[in-house]
Amino acid sequence: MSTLKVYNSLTRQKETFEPLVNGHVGMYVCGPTVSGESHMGHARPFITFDIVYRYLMHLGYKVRYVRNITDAGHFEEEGREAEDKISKKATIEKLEPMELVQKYTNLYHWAMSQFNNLPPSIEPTATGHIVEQIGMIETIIADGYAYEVNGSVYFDVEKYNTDFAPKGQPYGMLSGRVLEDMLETTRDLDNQEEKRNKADFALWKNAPPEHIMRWKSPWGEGFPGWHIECSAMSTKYLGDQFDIHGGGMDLQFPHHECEIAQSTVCNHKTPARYWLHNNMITVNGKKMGKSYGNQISLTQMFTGNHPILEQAYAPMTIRFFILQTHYRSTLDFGNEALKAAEKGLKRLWEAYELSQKIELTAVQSADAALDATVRKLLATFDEYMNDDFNTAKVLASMFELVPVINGIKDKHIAADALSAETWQLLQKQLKLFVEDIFGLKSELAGGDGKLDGVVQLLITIRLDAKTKKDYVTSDKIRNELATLGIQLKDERDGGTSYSVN
RNA sequence: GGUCCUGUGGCCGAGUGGCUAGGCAGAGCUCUGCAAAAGCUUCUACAGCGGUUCGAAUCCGCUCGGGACCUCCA
Repeated sequence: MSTLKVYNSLTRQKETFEPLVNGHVGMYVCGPTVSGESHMGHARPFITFDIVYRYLMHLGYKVRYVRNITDAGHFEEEGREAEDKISKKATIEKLEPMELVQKYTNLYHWAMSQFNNLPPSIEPTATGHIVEQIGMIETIIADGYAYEVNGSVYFDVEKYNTDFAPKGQPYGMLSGRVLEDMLETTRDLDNQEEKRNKADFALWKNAPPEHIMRWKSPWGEGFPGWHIECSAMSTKYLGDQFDIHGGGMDLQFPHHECEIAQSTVCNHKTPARYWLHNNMITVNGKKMGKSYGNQISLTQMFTGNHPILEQAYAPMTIRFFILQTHYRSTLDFGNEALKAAEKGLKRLWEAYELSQKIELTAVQSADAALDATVRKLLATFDEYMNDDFNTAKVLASMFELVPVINGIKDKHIAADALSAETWQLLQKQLKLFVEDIFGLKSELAGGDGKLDGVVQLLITIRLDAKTKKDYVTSDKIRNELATLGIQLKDERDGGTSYSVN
């Protein structure tokens, strides 16, 4: 079997994946900032790296998957009045950061479970690691790569670059930036005058009086800079150097670049060996993001409650939609594309369920060509996944198996066309990839069997009516069920199956 | 302005120089009491112009278009 190759942003090429410690993989993925609700764009990395996580485990690795929750920093709820922060108000009336954080963390966890994403091994919070962050900043200062100004601490990018560029670790190595170029183009920011250099970034920020989240530090009351939490927590749980660092492409610079600089100073190593970045989801060609105001939150997706949504889209539809594209390509959002995904998933899922029910018994296949084709298609699953997690190609192979499965059901294809051995391989491989690795699941809620019992009863009644050629009754049953979203299908063998939309 | 990515058929998308994914939509047929589903068949592609090559969607150059990052952002 082929070996796993991943595209490493750091080297800009596909590389064979080799973990640092045999049999173990450490993976860090940048998680959400819980000051607002997650949107479609956020769903992408979490689904992408859920697949990576699942696939690595399938390959037999023991994976420690760390995904942080950013709950510290400059906190305000989106759209909330600034006066909430004013200290004159009663405590209960004021914005309580932890309440906000709790609310959106809960929502986020709920959305992740809707998507059937496995929980990470460790989900550390920034607020829970202030001590580690301060410790790291102290080390950086002690080593001379950071300086304090008015209670804030900044990372000295130029000094870092001067010292580490000769070692082959220049600042900008991940995003392909050259420091000299950046010094001229960086725009003005708050407190820019405090920095020695425009490219310097904050490790610790002094908290102005009205700032609601604040901690004591050697430099006064303040809060950690944007990048330090990931360095502190990845080091703590994965070590000085670990295997995979993941996140959205928009984090490559400056976030991951700064992470590399901080960690390299403290640990003397480039923190992660493989940097994996997923591309963006776009709306009408524009990235879905805060800056563009074109976000569609996950609850809006699930309910269809948004002006540009023509209908609600189920979590599995969205998951499938995302899997249909390679993670490093942009994915354009649109109702037509989502509807296509919805129908495609339904077709795939129904064929998959069928495949698990049908049993074939032929000792030898009567159609050697078809048998070989099926085996070849099944083998591509692993091959394509090993090629930088190409879920799109795996799905294409699966769809090529759908006519075979349906053909056997409809008896267009003889029951002995495939050998029992091939069929069992198909059942096993489909189960493994559809459910275990792609994490797809039936949209049918509950499954307590009551609905099935009721539908089966109606099917029996309808069959009686049909036998008596009482088509008025039989069509009424079928039509009424259809309006409820239950579709009856008369099979060739005289039986009736149904599917729920 | 700097760095980088990208332009595939009605829509979404995969594509390692030759064997032209896949899904959705459209058309026809089969099956069916009628439907639906399913099956079979079918249609439409590689932004433009040059170049390299026996051969290019795939490599190179130019033009035009789109986008990302450089500021919070998945």
